[in-house]
Amino acid sequence: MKLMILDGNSVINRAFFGVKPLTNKEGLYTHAVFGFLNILDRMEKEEQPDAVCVAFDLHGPTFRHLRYDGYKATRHGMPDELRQQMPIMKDVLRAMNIPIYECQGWEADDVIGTVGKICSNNDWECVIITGDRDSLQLIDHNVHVKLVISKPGQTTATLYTEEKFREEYGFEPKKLIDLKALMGDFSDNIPGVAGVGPKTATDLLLKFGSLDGVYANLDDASIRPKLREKLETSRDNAYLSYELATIVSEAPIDFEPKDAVIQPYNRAELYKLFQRLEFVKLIDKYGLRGADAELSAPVQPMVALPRVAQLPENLEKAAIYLAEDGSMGIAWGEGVCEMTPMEVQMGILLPKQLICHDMKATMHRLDGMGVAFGDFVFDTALAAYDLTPTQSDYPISKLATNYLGVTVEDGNAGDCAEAVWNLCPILADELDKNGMKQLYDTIELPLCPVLYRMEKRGIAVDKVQLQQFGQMLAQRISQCERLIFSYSDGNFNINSTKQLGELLFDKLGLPPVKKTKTGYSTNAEVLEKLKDKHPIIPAIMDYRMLTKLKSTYADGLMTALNADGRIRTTFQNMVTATGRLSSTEPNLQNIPVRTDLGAEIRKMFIPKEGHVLVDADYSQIELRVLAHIADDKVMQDAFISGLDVHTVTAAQVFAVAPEQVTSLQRRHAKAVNFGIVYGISEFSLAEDIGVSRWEAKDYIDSYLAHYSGVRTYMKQVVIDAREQGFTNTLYGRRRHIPELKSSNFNIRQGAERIALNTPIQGTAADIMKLAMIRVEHALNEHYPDAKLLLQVHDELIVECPEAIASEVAALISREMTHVAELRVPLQADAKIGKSWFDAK
DNA sequence: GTTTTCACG
DNA sequence: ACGTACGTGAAAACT
Repeated sequence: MKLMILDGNSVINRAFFGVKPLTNKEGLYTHAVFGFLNILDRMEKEEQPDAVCVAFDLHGPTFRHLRYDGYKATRHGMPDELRQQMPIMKDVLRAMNIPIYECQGWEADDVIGTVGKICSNNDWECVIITGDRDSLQLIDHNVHVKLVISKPGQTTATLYTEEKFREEYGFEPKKLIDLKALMGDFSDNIPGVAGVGPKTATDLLLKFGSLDGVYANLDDASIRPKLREKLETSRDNAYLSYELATIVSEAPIDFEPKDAVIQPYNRAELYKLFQRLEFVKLIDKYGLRGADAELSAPVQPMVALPRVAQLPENLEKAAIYLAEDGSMGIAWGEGVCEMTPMEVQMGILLPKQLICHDMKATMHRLDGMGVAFGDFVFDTALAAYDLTPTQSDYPISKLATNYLGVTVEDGNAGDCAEAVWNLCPILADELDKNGMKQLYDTIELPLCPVLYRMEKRGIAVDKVQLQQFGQMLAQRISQCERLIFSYSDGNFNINSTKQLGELLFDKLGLPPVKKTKTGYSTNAEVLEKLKDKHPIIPAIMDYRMLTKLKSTYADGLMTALNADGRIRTTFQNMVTATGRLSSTEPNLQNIPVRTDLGAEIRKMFIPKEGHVLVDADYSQIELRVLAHIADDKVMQDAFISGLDVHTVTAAQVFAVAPEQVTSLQRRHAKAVNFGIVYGISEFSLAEDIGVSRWEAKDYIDSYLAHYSGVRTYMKQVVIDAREQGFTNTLYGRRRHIPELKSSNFNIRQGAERIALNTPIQGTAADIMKLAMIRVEHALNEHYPDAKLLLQVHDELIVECPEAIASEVAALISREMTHVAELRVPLQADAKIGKSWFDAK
């Protein structure tokens, strides 16, 4: 019979440093657990043990080393990112029914030695899995050690038996203690003999057989006088080291090999843990896919609402859930009812007040099925997003697990509807507790029907012009290709950064400016620096711009164009960490504008017959928000005076009169203004505007000296966020930032930038969302033929009859301006045009 | 599935 | 000593 014991701390350490960092959506690091499980799995396959257990260190002093203060002084505490994974690792092992052995006052090594001894006494074979060579001293005929060495990308494991050890070291495993007594161990703070390293120690041992042997033969002729002196002065240290290095196989643990015999997993518990850790693949690998069903039954049966066949009439309020197949679950206080897709399409009468999971999507689907719907009073998915906006998705199954402690299948409409019903009061309460009730009720929820209508309307695109533009691009691209190939001496795939890098930096010998982790960087910034060095570079820059325009925009938009000549995007309202919207399939929030050729695309976005587009955008909304939140009087004055803020900033920073600010100074000031909002570093600012780091630092210092409110705010917002664990926008939107407590400098610094930027970007997003609700309602009331179509963060696009355009423009601008009363005025300019290009 | 690049605010 | 601005989405190449 064979037992496998893992040195828990050693293995999880290897895993932590060997696997690239990974976090789940809570911000919890998970890679060490992941790596540990991989090693465990591999070792089980290789060793085929009958029993498995794990030993861990407990913190605190250990008896065997109490006499020597210095012991382990050099071992620094484990990083936070690893520490937080320890309890979870143990939970996982418990769920796998793998026994854990740890013992106060004893090291994991001692526990392992004890287990090994007990195994031997019971005629069990024992394999120790560790990354630590110390354990090799435990090897005997029954006990083997498998040494795990992890290099980036791969982990190798070598099995040490008595023979293998002797082959490598030339002496018995027990003599490893003597070796360490002589050479010491820096990482364990074992002193050894000063001036004796591995080489000398091994020689001595081979010659004299043991530590005692060495000291018994100190006057042997082969020991040189220098060495003899060292050995003599360090005699006490050597014997102390011997004791320190000796693993004591006498830990008082209650262990019998049969206790560790492999047991079936607690599948439900393991499933729950893997779900939390987001180990989706492992759920399949360990065959846990059905385990969620086992979870709810014994643990906490959901107080099931009775299933009824018929939906009662005159229901005031109910939760509905549409499954992917079109079946609908309806749940209310007294029951649950399920309808087939057929029944739904036949026409059903829904209660007036509805609770749902993803209101905007639900509206589209009900609309598609021809089902009339009333008011949505709660959206569980949206609430979950507001509570933790950094998750990637909010499936009902996850919310049910997290907030209700029950398990539901995403496909089961009845169960899901019931979960939605039960989640509603809980999530509403959570929102309230987190100060987001008002945000939710007055911004988030009312925005959904607005977005729904915008998506449904779509925007008209001139198909013929778009096609012609694409053809023109195709021509210019092939010209460009020919030019590039004339320089490159042969064809290659210009889109391949790998091939392009090889051409530029290997074949043509241009100096590589920057590297990526896989090779040469060839991005626009790099090409810009090389553009005068070889005529191929400008051609490549052109090629990049042209192909981008063609593939993403000309071709991409063509595919997205519907038969009615309109393009319909999806506005994602549960995606961004800051509260902004995003736009997908297609993304209409990144239509080119910065280059002339790119901006041509905007000429294809047109109003319908007899209409115009009105484009209204906020001027400097983020800086205005900053001036308000930071309560910086100087910056506020700049906005109140109505002057150009970048010019005023330049005047402040460069200490000149506003009239004397040069365009270069204004450009630099603008870059600083942006940088501040992002949590600037002087390095990046210097990079961005092409000045030295020291000059950039001067700019920032001077900036913060003048805008002292901003300086104070920048410090305080980070302090508050670290203390609370989150930041808020002006409207109470919250983002948790656990990384602020990371022990990794870069991660922590990144988190501080996030803490600084999120309230600003998020407040601007809140304001815009509120403006959209107001604009939609105002238009509906006063100009029902004018329709809100698009939002691009600080810009709204409205389609309206030509005759009322200027009134509509004025109304939109007014609504946007007065949506919030900050300590500075908001400003929104609206323009009218026959295309998006013209209206901008 | 990940990486690189580039489009936007 | 080390890396370097916030928030997004799409296309293409690579592994």
